[in-house]
Amino acid sequence: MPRDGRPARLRLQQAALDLYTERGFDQVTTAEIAARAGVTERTFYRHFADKREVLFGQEDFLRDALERAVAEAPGTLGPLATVLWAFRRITPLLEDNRPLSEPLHQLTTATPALRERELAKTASLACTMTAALGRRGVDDRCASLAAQTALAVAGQATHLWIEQTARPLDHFLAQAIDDLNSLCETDDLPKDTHTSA
Amino acid sequence: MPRDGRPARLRLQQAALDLYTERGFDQVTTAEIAARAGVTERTFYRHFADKREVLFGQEDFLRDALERAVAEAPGTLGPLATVLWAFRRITPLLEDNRPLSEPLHQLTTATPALRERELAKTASLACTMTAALGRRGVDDRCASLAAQTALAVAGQATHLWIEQTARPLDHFLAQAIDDLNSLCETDDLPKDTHTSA
DNA sequence: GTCTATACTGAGATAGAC
DNA sequence: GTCTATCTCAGTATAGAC
Repeated sequence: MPRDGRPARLRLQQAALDLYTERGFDQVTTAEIAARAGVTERTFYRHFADKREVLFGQEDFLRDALERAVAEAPGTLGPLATVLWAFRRITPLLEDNRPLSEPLHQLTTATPALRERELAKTASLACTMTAALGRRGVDDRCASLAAQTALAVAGQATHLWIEQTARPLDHFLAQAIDDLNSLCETDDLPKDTHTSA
Repeated sequence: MPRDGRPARLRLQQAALDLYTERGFDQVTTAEIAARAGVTERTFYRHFADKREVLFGQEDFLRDALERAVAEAPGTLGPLATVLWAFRRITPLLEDNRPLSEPLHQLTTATPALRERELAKTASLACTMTAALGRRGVDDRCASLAAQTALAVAGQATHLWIEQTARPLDHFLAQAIDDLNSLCETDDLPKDTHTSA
């Protein structure tokens, strides 16, 4: 049984990313991934719940960083601004990760099954942000809405950042925040349309 | 092979919802669903791409209604207000659908695989709304952001509406819109942080 | 309508770290 | 001794090819 330097988990992730990229997600079997990583198929499933999960291993890291950043944000900021501040804080991590996230983005946009999993990860991240805002005293409903809105902004920025090579992520983030501002300012949302609960 | 009044597609949907609810999504096979509906397993897969899709058959109907509502919204409304206006317009449809959406909500919250599919459906709906806003002259970036924000608001309202039996959907929708208003008003988002592209 | 590849699961065994 | 990581074997059900 081959046992090179990197742990099996990491070898599996690398093998999966390579094979999926070379041949397409559907044209790769979990057995092949395991073989290339030098382990059995069963070992693949001990590390990852399914064939998709192997691509989303570093998400936990970013989530922890974001959670910490929310806790460290200035107390003067509102809920929405807090999450956006946290996101801007961790852009360096994302910039470092770009070599990985770029091929990953190609895969997820090309494969509906992977897009689904990515959306689930984002939703889970929104829950984490909601809880983190809750710890700052924000009430549940606003926390949830702020987390989702902020993630929509961040997601839009990240999307443009991946597709256009030239500018840094922070540029698109600032741009998306401006977009949100203009939306909220110009939009005449109905107010006091119900008697308060 | 039994051939009662309702078409096979509808019988399959009903059988799936019942069986999933009785025993849990994972404990039901597609063969069982087909058997209860009086068709072969092959027929199941002719109507639905996979085991999850059978639960999301009426989504297309709502999407079309929403798309039409966006087109009919007053031209004075901003992008965000347009989608929210459209959503408020179709609440009667959702109220009628409540007997179905309630057990469906139980299932999707209990089953990660179904939650994933639901998120994918919502994302697809956001794309449709983005395109509909685009047809009204809204630029792509703002349209996408407005669609996603509006769907977050609508999703939050729908969630609370399902969990609390007492009040109509429109109440929670108005409440969520108020929440968004307070978020955008109190939050001091950074402005003009970048030179315009 | 039939056949089949393969994603995924379960129970149990082995081997090394501590 | 326990714990964790890995392998072996055998099976089921989904989903797609023919």
